[in-house]
Amino acid sequence: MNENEIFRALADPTRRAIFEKLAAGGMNASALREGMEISQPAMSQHLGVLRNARLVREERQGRFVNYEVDPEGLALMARWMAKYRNYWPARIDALRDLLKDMDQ
Amino acid sequence: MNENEIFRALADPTRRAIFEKLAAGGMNASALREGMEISQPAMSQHLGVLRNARLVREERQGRFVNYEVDPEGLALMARWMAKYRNYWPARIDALRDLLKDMDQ
DNA sequence: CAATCACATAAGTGTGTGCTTATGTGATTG
DNA sequence: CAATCACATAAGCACACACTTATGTGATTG
Repeated sequence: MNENEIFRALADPTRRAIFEKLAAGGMNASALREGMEISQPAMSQHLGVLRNARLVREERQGRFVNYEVDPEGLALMARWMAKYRNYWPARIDALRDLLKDMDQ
Repeated sequence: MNENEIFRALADPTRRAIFEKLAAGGMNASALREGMEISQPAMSQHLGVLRNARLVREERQGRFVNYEVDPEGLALMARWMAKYRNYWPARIDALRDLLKDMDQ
């Protein structure tokens, strides 16, 4: 039901870059900013959006907050995509049967 | 490279509804409007956005324009998702090996 | 326990987005 | 060939969104 929040979250290129960075390994918000030219509040706000979309989850560690990819968001997205598997190109056609399990 | 246009296109719930309707079978813009409470220009603009994202393609048929799902958009999306397959939940874990083919 | 650090939140601002009404365009029809 | 139909485009408007600066909050540190 929060497909909306997922797609809205990923519609921003900065947020996709953050997600991509976290996919390479969990880290805290300060580490995420390195080499990104983004203010601290902006990063915090982006992480909040990604978190609400369940694409990312946080874990307090002292005065740091460690962020990592939350598989739940990707799973919801995969479920959305699975509805249209009839239109997936032949090249990944073999996925069809396996994805049937995702429908329940 | 037009991941951006794809996610931006799908970030709007009306556009996702249009896409979903087209996934059930191609039809023209007027038929799409039926039961949707959306103006003709709005529909035309939405279809333009979906088309630029390669989620939908058109085909002139007389004075009608028939729209249908373009697999190319879904394929690009699947390719984006495949980059993060490490985080896909265990339930669809079996997809991993197959998705390796999508990396090339 | 005051200072500092890591991060969140508040409030304001410029730009993007989705809608509207009006008009344009290409094809069919009588 | 004028009228109509199916759709696209133009222009304007209200609102959402991503950013900014300023301040708040909770944990560590000397």
